This record gives sequence, C-alpha cells and structure tokens, in this order.
Amino acid sequence: MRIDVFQQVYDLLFNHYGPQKWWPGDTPFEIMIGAVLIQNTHWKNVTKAINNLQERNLLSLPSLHDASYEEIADCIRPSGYYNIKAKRLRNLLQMIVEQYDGDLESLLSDSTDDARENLLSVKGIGQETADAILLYCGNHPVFVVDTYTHRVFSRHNLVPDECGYEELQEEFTCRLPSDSKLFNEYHALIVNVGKDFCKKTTPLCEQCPLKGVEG
DNA sequence: CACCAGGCAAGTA
DNA sequence: TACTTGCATGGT
Repeated sequence: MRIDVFQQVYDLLFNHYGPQKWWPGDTPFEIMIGAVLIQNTHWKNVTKAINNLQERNLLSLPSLHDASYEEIADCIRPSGYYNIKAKRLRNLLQMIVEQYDGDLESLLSDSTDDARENLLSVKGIGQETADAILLYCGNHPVFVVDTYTHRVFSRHNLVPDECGYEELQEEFTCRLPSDSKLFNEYHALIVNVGKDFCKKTTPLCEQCPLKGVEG
C-alpha cells in the first residue's frame, strides 16, 4: 500500500527542517495577537510591534482592551496596516468580552465549531486567522491554510491551481490523522519551505527538499 | 528603485 | 458570484 503523497511531503519537510516549535510567542494571548498582526506582513515587523506592546504592558487581554485606539495603533505601526489592524484587535477583544466574559481560555475551550464561528464573526478575522488561533492557541486539530500552502502544493501539482481555502483544507483533513501536533508542525514546515524555495517569483530550485514531488 | 510579506473586507460589475 | 482595490511598514 502506497503512502499518501501529503504524508510523504510532510516526511520530506520534517527530515529537512526538523521540529519547528511553533507558534513564536510565550502565551496564548500573545500568539493570538500575532495571528492578527502577521496578516500579509513579515514576521520581523510583527516582532517589533509585539515588543512595543510588551514594553507598554499591553500583552494581556484586560490591559489591551483598556488601551486607547491611538496607543494600540502607535505600538503596532511597524507591522503595517496599523490603523486597520488596531481596529481588528479591538473587534476581537470585544467579541471575547461579549461572548466569553473576557476569558480567552473560555473561548479556546469551547467546541471547535462554536469557537470558529465566533472568531469568523469578528470583522478582520478570516478563515486563516481563525484557524491559526484555534490551532496555535487552543490546540484544536484544524489545518491552517495560507498562501504558501496553496503555492507550494499547486506548484507541485498536488492540488488544482484554483483550489480554494476550504477545499485545500479538506485535502489535508481527509488524508491525515486529526492530530493537532501534526497540523502544527506541518503548517510551520510549509511556511518554511515556502519562504526558502517557493517565493512568488522564484519558479524552481535544485535544493528544494520537495524537488521531484509531483501529483 | 521595485517588489514582496504566514489576509481581509469593501467596492464594482 | 467573481474580480479588483485599499490598507502600510520594513527588508532585499
């Protein structure tokens, strides 16, 4: 019996990169904030923004919820789209206050479906951000799809180019065991190989650990 | 200098 | 429904 190609890709990536220890961040709250700030932005910029929040003691739900819009925007300026992201952070905190009495752990221990639905109801939280929060803050077994996932897998003809978020996510979900630890590592590995070998303009590379893998 | 990054929502037809 | 555009800083 042949091993599934998605499993093969995981093995190739894991053998090449080793365990990733994601998500960068010390607390679920910090990880959640990072999930919003990373949207279409380099992680290096997000680090600066998070450091600014840390310096002003804003890395907790009550303190950030109390902070003014201007102060938040000023802190997260390096992460880009700072006006819209400040609003998104406030929307997210507001939902947690209203739906979960301001308790992040309460959101994270809710059922996956209910927590996801509440996250998606927030303006500024889309499917990827919601799933990243569910997986990397709450260890829910949901596979996080991102631009690298689509690019790497379509470029290797493992999924059709026009594959959408849910369709792509389903490919992983139905081929792999529902294991949050596996999903955690796999997504991180895909981002890694995407950054190194599957940029928008770089078409192909001899050193790519996925060289020769085709659907 | 141009281009891009671990998206998302609003606007247009 | 299916495209297009605005949002913005900092690294290469």
